[in-house]
Amino acid sequence: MTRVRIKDVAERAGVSTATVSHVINQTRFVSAETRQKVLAAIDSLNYQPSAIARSLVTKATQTIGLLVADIANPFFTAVARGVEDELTRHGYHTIFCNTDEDPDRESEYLRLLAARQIDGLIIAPARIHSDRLCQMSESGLPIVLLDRGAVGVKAPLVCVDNEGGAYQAVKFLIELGHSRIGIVMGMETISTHLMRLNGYKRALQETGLPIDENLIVRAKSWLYLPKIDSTVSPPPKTLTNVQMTPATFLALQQMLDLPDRPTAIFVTNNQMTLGTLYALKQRRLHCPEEISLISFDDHEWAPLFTPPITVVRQPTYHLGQIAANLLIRLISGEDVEYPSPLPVEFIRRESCLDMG
Amino acid sequence: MTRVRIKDVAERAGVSTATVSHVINQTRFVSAETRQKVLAAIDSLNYQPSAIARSLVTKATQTIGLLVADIANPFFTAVARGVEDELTRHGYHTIFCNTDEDPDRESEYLRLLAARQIDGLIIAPARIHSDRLCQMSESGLPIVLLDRGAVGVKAPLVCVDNEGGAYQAVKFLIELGHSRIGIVMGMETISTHLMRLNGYKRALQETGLPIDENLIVRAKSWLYLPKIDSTVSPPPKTLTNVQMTPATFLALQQMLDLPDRPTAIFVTNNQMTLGTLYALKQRRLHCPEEISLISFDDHEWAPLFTPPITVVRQPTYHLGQIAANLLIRLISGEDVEYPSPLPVEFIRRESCLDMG
DNA sequence: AGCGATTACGCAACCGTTTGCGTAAAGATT
DNA sequence: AATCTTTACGCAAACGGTTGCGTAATCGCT
Repeated sequence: MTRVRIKDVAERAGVSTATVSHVINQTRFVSAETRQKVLAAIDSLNYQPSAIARSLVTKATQTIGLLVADIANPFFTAVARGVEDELTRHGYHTIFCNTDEDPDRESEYLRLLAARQIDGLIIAPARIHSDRLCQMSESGLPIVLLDRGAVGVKAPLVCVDNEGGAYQAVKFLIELGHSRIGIVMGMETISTHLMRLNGYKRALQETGLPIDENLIVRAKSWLYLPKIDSTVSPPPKTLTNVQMTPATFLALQQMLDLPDRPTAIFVTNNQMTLGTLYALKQRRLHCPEEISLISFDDHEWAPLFTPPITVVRQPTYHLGQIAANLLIRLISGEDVEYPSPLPVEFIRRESCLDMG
Repeated sequence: MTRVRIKDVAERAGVSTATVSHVINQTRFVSAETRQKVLAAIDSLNYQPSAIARSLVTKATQTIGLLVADIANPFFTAVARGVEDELTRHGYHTIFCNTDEDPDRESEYLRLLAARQIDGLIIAPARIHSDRLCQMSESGLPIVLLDRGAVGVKAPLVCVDNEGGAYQAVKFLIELGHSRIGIVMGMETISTHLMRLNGYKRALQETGLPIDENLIVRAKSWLYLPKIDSTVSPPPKTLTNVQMTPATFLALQQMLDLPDRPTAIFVTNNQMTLGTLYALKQRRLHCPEEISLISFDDHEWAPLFTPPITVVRQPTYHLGQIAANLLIRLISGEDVEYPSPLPVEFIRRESCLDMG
């Protein structure tokens, strides 16, 4: 069972391999007659050119790497779908990798992708700094940054207006009459969450409201192991992930158990939202009567909850499309202008109580 | 900016390319001294072997293809995570593809994957029959079938006990005193849903309950365009997908509007469940008081709904791990015994009313 | 010292394409 | 008829590794 090579086709058609190659790639004129013979030979032998051999000489693999933080996060899968659709449309393949927010995994993947000679890279970096990423950028690999920035990397960043979206959400709560507003945020190593925190702070400050550290729950990594305490319980396994760790959940519970707990919470992504809902349920805190909620990220389930959840929706699929498009243009040598953050959409549902 | 080749390393170290290759791959003895020189040269040149060139001669790419029906379906992303983790652990890469249940897309992907000389394939086939898949199977490519069977393909199938899980769920409803039980199922071209329908039917028949076609909602493809009718409304865009199409949603609505509508519904996957919940909400049908619900597939949000939803949980991540493991063993030439369906777990929550 | 065995490595063919250069045949021109 | 163009294609050298075969140098033995 040996592979049929271009040579076999050439022999069968009675021409040289050069000619076969040229009819396949339409890269120089071949008489109609010869072309027919070649095509017939290809067909009868069921010939399939080796992408590997071709890449070796052309130095292009028609493959791009897509590195995201968490394939189980619906935000990223929606983006990935946009990327993939757009890329396939242009004849590119996607190697999909999953870093779990781990810089070491990320670095290792970058190494492997480099070895596979990807034509380009779309990445949501785990950290702001990555030596290997900088190095790949310097070596001239077309890169587009997705959702998150990275210093020292000369590449366009495709993201949404995180700061503005958060501001808008918190402002909305303030206008509803809330003054003790908590935030449940993802890890501070992720620029996105930092931006959302900034938006939160700006909204408070602008209104003259104090910033109370007790109302800020920051995701903690798995390395923090909270001591077990009978008054709190860990989150269910299905709800834990890279951000919503036992330590994070504990911090969340502590905020909810505050004597003067917040009357509203702004949550910075969908995974944190599920954890938060769980904690509320655990404490039988009714939303929105006892506590209001806004989530960054919309999802299929958001309108189906009781109450339907007010959210800041990101154009996920579109984000992916844009990133892919930019990358393709980068690969083909165009120089592209850096995009501005995409607008988000505030979707008002029923999870916020009007205190007025 | 030209790539550094093995030859450069060899020259720098004052040895032949063969020696460099052998120290890299540890494929024959090299004296400690020489090895040090080579290693140093590799390091100082920052050499990275070309996976492409290597593949050309070894005929192995260390890459496997993973073809799923829908990357936006959390079931598949959870499985994909299992596959990916297991595969990376063994030094393999994953090319992730998304067929959208479209046989043409699937076939095209298979062609491309073949051209890229993947070492193996894990696939959830869109249809029972696929000529190209059969052909690839016959050509000796290691394949493992995921979640769904395919005729004419000699490959192990990694799936769960769909029939049994469905049977158990419906049986549970019957024991609660329900006798008009509806089913909302995915497309009949997908073996999984067919098995679940079988389980549903068996449970009814065993108890002497009639099978009423009016209570069976079968997903219809996008090709069916329902006529617009003022009494029904389309599902929201965020809830539509390959299975929950406008036509499907219409059929669902019709069942719910039946004068003698079912008192309980068994839904065959998570995407259909969200659509069903939406329809219930639309009609202000309270669950479980007015209608009970069981869903095949558990999800993070399932326990957070009001009421928390009773489900049949599949070992998704594990499913992926097993598939990957099997494939690796297949690739390394082992002959593996075909696995039996994995057990599912019935998780009782609060979405079913006891009629007794 | 002479010989075979062993140790440590180099030579060069090969993997399956693409592509620059060259050329035979046919047609055009004088 | 001789020469020049043009047309349509073949030759063979890359691409960057791997690996079978061969061999010089060293070692151990009598």
